[in-house]
Amino acid sequence: MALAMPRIAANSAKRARTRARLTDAALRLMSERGINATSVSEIAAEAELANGTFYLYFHDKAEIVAVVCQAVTRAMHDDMSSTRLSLDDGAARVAFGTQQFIEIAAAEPVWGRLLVSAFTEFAAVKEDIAHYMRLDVALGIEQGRFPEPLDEFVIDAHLAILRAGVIARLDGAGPDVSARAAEYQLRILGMSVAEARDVRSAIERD
Amino acid sequence: MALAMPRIAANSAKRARTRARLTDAALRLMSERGINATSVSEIAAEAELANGTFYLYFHDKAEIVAVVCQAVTRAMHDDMSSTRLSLDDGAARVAFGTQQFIEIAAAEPVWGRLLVSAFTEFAAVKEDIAHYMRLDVALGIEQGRFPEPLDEFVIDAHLAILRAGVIARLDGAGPDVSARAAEYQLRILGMSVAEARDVRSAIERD
Amino acid sequence: MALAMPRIAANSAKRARTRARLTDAALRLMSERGINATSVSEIAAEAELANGTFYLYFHDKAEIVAVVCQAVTRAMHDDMSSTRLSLDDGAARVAFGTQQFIEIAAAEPVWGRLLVSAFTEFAAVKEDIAHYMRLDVALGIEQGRFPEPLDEFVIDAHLAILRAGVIARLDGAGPDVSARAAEYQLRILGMSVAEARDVRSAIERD
Amino acid sequence: MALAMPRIAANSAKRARTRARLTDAALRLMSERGINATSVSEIAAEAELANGTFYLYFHDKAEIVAVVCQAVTRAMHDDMSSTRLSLDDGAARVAFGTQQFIEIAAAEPVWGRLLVSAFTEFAAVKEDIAHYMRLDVALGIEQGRFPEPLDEFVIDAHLAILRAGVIARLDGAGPDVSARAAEYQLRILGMSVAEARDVRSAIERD
DNA sequence: AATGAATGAGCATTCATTCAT
DNA sequence: GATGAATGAATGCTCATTCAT
Repeated sequence: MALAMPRIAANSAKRARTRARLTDAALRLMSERGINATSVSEIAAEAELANGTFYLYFHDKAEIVAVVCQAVTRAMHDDMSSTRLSLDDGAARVAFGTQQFIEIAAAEPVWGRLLVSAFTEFAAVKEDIAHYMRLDVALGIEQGRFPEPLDEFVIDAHLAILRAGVIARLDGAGPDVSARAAEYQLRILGMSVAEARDVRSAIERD
Repeated sequence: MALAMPRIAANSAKRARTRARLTDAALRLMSERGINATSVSEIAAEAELANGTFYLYFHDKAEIVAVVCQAVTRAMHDDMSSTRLSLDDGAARVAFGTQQFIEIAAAEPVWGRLLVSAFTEFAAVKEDIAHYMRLDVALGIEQGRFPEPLDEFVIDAHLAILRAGVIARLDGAGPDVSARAAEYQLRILGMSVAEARDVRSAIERD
Repeated sequence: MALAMPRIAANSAKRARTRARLTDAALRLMSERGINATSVSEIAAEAELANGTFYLYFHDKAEIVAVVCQAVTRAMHDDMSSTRLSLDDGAARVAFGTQQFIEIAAAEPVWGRLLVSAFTEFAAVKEDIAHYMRLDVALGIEQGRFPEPLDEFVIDAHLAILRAGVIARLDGAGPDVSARAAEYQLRILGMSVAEARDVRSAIERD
Repeated sequence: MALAMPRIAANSAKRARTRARLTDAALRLMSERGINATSVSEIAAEAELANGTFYLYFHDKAEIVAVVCQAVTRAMHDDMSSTRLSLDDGAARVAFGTQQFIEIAAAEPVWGRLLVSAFTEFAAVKEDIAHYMRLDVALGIEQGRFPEPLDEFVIDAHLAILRAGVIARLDGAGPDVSARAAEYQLRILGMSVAEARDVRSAIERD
């Protein structure tokens, strides 16, 4: 037992490392060439593993796509959440979340490109981002910052603006795009141009 | 000559019929599975034609994609343009265009789904729609209806809202979605909630 | 009957004309792109005829190839034969035949290219040319101009030199190539360098 | 390590075996039907492998053609070169090279037929053989054995004779053909019938 | 646990040939 | 006689997935 434990631990640690090699490789490749244009063999090769090893860690090509997308969305949320949660104002949270999301995507284009790819084809990614958006918008509504009740289409519209912002930014647009995306969302939620600008410019970025 | 006419007519009518069978099949399939996920063989099979017959009518897979997308966008524009052009107010045009677009897409889900697919996978369609949007927004700006100058990201945001509206509507959301999408666009352009509602509700649909 | 006769004649004349359109088209196309790279549809199109019309005149693609090749070899022989037959010396005939063949091929590259293509793939063409070569060589042997008896391989060697000459000429080599090819053949037949040169330079070209 | 070795060896041995199955199949088929008339699927089927397996071993159809042709030309050169290089006389080298080449092609008709096909359809093979021919002819000229300077058409003529010899031999002609081909080449180079016979008959075959 | 050889269905495209009109 | 629409097998090539080792 005393011997077995470390071995198991070592094995599972190794498993985790190998798995990470695969997801890293997939992330790199898929962000460069797009999800569909990346083959399982290429992922395995990039991870310096054999072709068949892939299927010891993932059931499917679809599975690694899901895993990688989830990992990226989680990483992006981790990058943002402490500051975002320190904001009391729902409107500020909405603006901050969007602006930061777009800026992180621009700073880590690998993440950004993958998410843009995944947005259309993998509902889970969209849903994961929508989840946080809903919380922030709901908070703002509760605080009386936005005049209309929460509904699903307003979230769809927010996701659409977010996605458009990421695409524009990856396409070479300047950082004003993320500020504009954030203000557009606040306007959609019912704020005037002036209010939206004030909320957004009150946010200090790190 | 009296004999030749009907033959030529019959042949060219047959050609047109077969071509239509192919474009119809392509439209149906591409709207269901997406443009890239539809193969030439599937199109031929759906049209109950042999594989090679496809290439008697289209040079390329790309050609039928272009033809089908153009046909659908033209059909949608035809459905809308006379009324849209009769509107003098740029803001009304923006709202009308978006609302109608989404409602037509909902009434002809095959068109709608194709366009959603084309948006991502076939840039020309996006650009075609963007073109009309730019005209209407520019008109509104010129008329002093919108406070900010025209720029590309505001068009991106409009397209994003339009697309989100179509998707939501095809997903089962009610007709209020198209009204909301139109109002959101007006808010993005700087109108207040009340102004946006007034512009939008002033529009009579046929 | 009096009426039928001319009609049949007219028809068969028309048939011949249409057939000629097809063989001309085939000749043009096959000499440009090679035999295998020319499709039946292309031939029909070049002849301004419908696809299926081709099969009213030829059983096969192979058949038109044979017909065209035969026509070209016959045309080349026609271009040469009167002068060639006026030469009494077998050695002169051999040299003249080869030199003229290569020069005609250079002057009518369409013919030349087709024959080079056909040489390898269509035994009949080779045999047709070999036939005349055999006659001339046999005559020279009979006249005591060549020391060795006729055999098949000496004819193969002559054809090989002829073909090499045509290829070189079509490839841009100058007219000395045809003179050299003729002299090489005479040397193969046993003549000395000086004799071969004398025979060959005695020939006056038109 | 002691365990890994056999596995690696076994795997690479298996790889080599499969690759050999493919090249053997390609050689057999291409020699029978010609290079261009042999499809990748036919090669795979002849090797009793799946279609796609081919592409695990060769990037391209062109690659296996190159590999097979190179292998055969190298094998032929290996069969000849030691003896050929031991000959000091350029004329003897020319004659020996050609005679041996034809005899090996006759002894290994699969090689012979492939080379005949490659001559027409795969220029590199022709050039490879021409290279050695040029060396030998140049040597003979330098030694004063041949009266005329080296030029490209004389090499073309040599290749043509060589090819004709291989074809005749594969077609059932006797071994005298290779001797005759060699003598014809020497005659082309300017030697008299007697000199050519002497040079050629001085060569002892292994 | 890992390997990597092998599979086979799939893709876009071409073309000789047939046949109803 | 002529048409041209239609066929379907074939080609080179890719790739997700399986499995013996």
